[in-house]
Amino acid sequence: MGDLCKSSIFFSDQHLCYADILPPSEVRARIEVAVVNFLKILSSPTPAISDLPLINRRSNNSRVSQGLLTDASRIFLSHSFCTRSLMRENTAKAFIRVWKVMEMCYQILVQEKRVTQRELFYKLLCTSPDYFTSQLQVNRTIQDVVALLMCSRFSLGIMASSRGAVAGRLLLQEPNQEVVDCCACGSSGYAISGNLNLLEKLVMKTDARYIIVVEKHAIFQRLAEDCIFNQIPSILITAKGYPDIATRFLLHQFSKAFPELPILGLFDWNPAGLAVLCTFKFGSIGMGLEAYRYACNIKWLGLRRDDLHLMPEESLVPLKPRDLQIAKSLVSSEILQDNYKEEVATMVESGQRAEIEALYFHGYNFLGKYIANKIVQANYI
DNA sequence: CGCATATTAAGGGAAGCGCT
DNA sequence: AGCGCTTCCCTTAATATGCG
Repeated sequence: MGDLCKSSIFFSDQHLCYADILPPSEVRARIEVAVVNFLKILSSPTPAISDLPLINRRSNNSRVSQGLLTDASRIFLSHSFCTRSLMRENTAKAFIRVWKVMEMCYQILVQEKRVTQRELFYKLLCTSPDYFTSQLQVNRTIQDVVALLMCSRFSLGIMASSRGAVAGRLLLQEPNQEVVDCCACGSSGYAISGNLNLLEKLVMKTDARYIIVVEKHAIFQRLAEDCIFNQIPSILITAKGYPDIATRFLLHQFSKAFPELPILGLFDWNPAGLAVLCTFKFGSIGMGLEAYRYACNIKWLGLRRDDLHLMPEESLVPLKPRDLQIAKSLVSSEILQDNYKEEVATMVESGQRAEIEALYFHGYNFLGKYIANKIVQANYI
């Protein structure tokens, strides 16, 4: 296998790995195959200690690939492996965790239920306390199972609990439900379901001309309450911080259903804000095989360094050590475009950061004017 | 061949964002 | 204030490599 690993790193992009979206019966079949293969090893005349071959999810296995239909580059993983070995004390538990989670997923699939990662954690805590002590272990093991079976997390019957919200010029219809007008959902908007199956079946109509992604819920509420979408025909969407899978998936659905609409992002002017933008744009390596599926070609509307003159000097606050750490990793990223890196460099040189709320200095209505101005000038990168 | 060093993977911790 | 979700960073352990 060693030779395979080494040689396949040099394969071209058609050999990249990805996670399949599968019906429950197919996932169950893959689990059964995995179990049978493992049992074969155990019952062979010369029982060998087994390694579980998993797709490597470290950053050194990520590849940048040009999408065919968009100019957005996306994160893929190439076909190199890491293993969970039964040989060593520490990794043996991780090995067993994989089987425990797989067993739990199988039960879920048989019952045709869906659970959240959190639910799964509590269940495993009850049934296998020797192996599961933290949510983190569960989350990582789930990604191990995804890497082993090469099917999406959702196919395993695991739902993302969602935080996201949508508002604006959008009509949504869930199967067998009334049409929902997202203009009339109030300032908190329409809550995005964590059930990706449901999101996939949504019937969507819009007369918007822009999709605006907002980092913070507070800003989203402000814009929704002011009905900004009546001035700027737009759809507002927020994930309330780092985007969860459901929000990214819905945004991805938007970009497929309405490919002519530009996706514009409104974020704080600090490294963390840009990191959130990048999670929308490229996906995250930690999500492993599923990263690419939810990427979209989002543009950076604001805040950017050209906007700093719009706010009072006292609203600029010093960068924290944490900001510098994020800045460092952003600058060293291979996929980040140069004009983004220049913004980061400006943050580091000035040692300062700014929040969107600083624009309220000119009154609550200023935010809408600011966005409208930038859009008509096509001032986004 | 034995030892010291470099590289790599896994775990734990912390941080930022928001919610309750 | 605590929690959930996400990410990133640092420490540690184990393996691979280099050198005399």
